[in-house]
Amino acid sequence: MDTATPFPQEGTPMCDRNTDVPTPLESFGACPAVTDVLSRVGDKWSMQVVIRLGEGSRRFNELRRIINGISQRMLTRTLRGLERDGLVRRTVTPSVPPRVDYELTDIGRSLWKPVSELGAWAVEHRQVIAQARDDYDAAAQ
Amino acid sequence: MDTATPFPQEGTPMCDRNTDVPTPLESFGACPAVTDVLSRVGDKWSMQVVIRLGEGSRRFNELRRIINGISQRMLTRTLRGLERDGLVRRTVTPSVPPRVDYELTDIGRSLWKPVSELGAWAVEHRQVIAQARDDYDAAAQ
DNA sequence: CGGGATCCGGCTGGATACTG
DNA sequence: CAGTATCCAGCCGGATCCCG
Repeated sequence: MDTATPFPQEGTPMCDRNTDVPTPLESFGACPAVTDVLSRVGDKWSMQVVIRLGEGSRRFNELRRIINGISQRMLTRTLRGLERDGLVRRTVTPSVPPRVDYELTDIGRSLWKPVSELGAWAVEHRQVIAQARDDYDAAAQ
Repeated sequence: MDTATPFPQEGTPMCDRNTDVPTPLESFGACPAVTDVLSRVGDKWSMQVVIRLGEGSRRFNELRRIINGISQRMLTRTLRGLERDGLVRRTVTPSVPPRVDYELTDIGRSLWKPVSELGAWAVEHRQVIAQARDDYDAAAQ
């Protein structure tokens, strides 16, 4: 029950809002929670941060160097957002200069798995997708 | 090798750009493909559409009713985007009134698995996340 | 070192009206 | 039924400067 549970366990309510939707219980597509998690992990940087922190605890500028392309501001905002949702723990060491470490919480680590599988899917299919995209654009001129 | 491959197979290049990044081969976090796939599936509606089409072929207004909250314009744009990337196949039956069916392609179905697992994760952890969010906001006033 | 404050352009997505 | 066209607000994210 741990390796592949495409749908939530019994007893877990599918959705707490939008109960007026004629949603078959076989799906959670209409559940706002799906949209909510995408707002968190689906922005430009969160997923990369989660993947990186899945490798181990990291300092701020360490993440900044590794992620490559992320601005200071966006790294701060992304980490704050993940911290707010309880996915990342922020540890401040009041030294001079200050030291701040970030690491995944238990929930954050549980997110790492589906997120990394989505990342793996992206890597595996990127050429085919790029090709399909080119074909589509070429057909439409 | 089919059930859980968190990382790409050997022989599959991790990344074709950003080769100057000191990326350990154990991770694909810095790969632009990860960002690319998030731009596709990470928008407001694509994931829900993919989940819904995973249940079977659907007509336009059928999807519109089921997804609940999506506008006509956004459903069109979302479906076009997925079609452009080769994830969705669009079949037009030139009748009066016209009939258009949408279904996942093979790649689209392969996406369904990681996407639905992410959706399941969202449903399973939404209360904990909402609680953490409230705590964070309360602590910050 | 690890941020916060400010400014700003561009894209996302909603509302509405119209069409074959 | 299945779109297209237009307008527009809001947020996302980059650049820059400052700070303890």
